[in-house]
Amino acid sequence: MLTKIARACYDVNMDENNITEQPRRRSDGEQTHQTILDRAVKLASIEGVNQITLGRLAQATGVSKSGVYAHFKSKERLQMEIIEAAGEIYEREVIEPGLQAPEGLPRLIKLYESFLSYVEREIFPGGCFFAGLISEFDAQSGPVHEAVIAGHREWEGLVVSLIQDAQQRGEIDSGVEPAFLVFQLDAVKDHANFLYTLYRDPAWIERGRQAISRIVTQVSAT
Amino acid sequence: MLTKIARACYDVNMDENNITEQPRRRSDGEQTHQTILDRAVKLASIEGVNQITLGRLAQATGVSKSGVYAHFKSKERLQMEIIEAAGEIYEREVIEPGLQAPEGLPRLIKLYESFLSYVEREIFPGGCFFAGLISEFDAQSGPVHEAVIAGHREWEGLVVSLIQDAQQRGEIDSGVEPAFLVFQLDAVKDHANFLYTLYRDPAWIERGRQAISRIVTQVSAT
DNA sequence: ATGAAGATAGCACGATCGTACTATCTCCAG
DNA sequence: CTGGAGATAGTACGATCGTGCTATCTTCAT
Repeated sequence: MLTKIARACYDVNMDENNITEQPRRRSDGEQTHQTILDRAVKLASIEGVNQITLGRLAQATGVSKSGVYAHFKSKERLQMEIIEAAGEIYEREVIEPGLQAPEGLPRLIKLYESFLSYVEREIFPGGCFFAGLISEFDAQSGPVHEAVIAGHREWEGLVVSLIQDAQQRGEIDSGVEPAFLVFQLDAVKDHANFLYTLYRDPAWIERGRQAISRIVTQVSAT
Repeated sequence: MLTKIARACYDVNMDENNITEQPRRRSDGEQTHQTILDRAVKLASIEGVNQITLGRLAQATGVSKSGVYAHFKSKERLQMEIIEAAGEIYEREVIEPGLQAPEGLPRLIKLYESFLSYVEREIFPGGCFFAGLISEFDAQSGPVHEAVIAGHREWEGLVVSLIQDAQQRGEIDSGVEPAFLVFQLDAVKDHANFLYTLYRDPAWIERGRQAISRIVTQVSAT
């Protein structure tokens, strides 16, 4: 799902390349590719996608600079793949666990709990990758900006649908405007990520949990 | 006040230079200095402090590269001055207007309204400068990181004192934990800034106002 | 008014950036 | 087992980075 943030980004520059004939990969190459990407994603979450450099990435992985370059035929492609790889991790660590809870309000709650847990476990060493990515590109036009917006809309759409689900089940007051509730919940989750990343103190995650459950209590149907 | 974010940052590297004998500035130099700094602050709010380059700054202001460099004797100094200049703007546009309201709850409310207004009026073209700065340096150790933490602590301290003030006046329920209330309010203000910067839609500021006043209503003494 | 000092431009430096081209190695399908 | 193709290193390119040094204006205190 959130991988679309990268796919959309990718498509922008790869429009008329419909053929998409992949040159088949060799196993050792695939291995190295993933190693580089892993390191790149971690680095990018700390320093930002724009700070990632072919040279430093080569030095960090022990691969030669041209070796790194050969895997991603341009820096733009590298950035895309970093974002895509991060999207897959987000999918696996936040979305999927969230959707495993029973439908309705529990699923909504679990989704936000999954996010807080994912921050607390420091899946990315620099805090939530996408929080950083959006902050980095929110004011810069270009394919990444567009992709970031698409990704955010997708998340918002997901949460809204969960809220409507819970409303139809009578678990959330039907007078609540879903978009406003998303705003409140996202504000808390992002702020908890923000403060945890800054101070590395789990107390901030705990505050996030408190604030989330307080909001949920307020909108719960009587 | 928030200027300390830069001053602290500055002090880290300028410790034993107590003499601080300033070479007196010439008027034309002062003028150019400010022009460059203005442009730099705006650019930095969009692209990030780390993306600011002597060369591009020279090109953007029409001053020669070495001319720019002469004003800030290193790139680190330039970054410090950018942060300091942004701090003065924040002080003028958010803190001062906020503190002009009558003491107690009205002052607290006005402070957050000042922030939302400052975002809405796009004082910085890339959204709240410090929201971006913190996100950029939250996971990177160094003088800027330390300064960012100092600045955040200062803001939090200010808000906590306003809350305690309002509690002593009986305007806010005394059972409310000030630190938790700050968390809730800051979550909303930062999220409103975040979404406004991404979408440039004033509706997000309006949502922020709604969310703030809802929180205030909840904690108001009966 | 004059001279010391700040303001500014020009140029050069080593480092690193992204990108290309070439050569060698190593895997794996036939 | 072999040959074609992917994986990887080496090297070089022009551009730009931050930083110095030098020379020529302007300004302003005396």
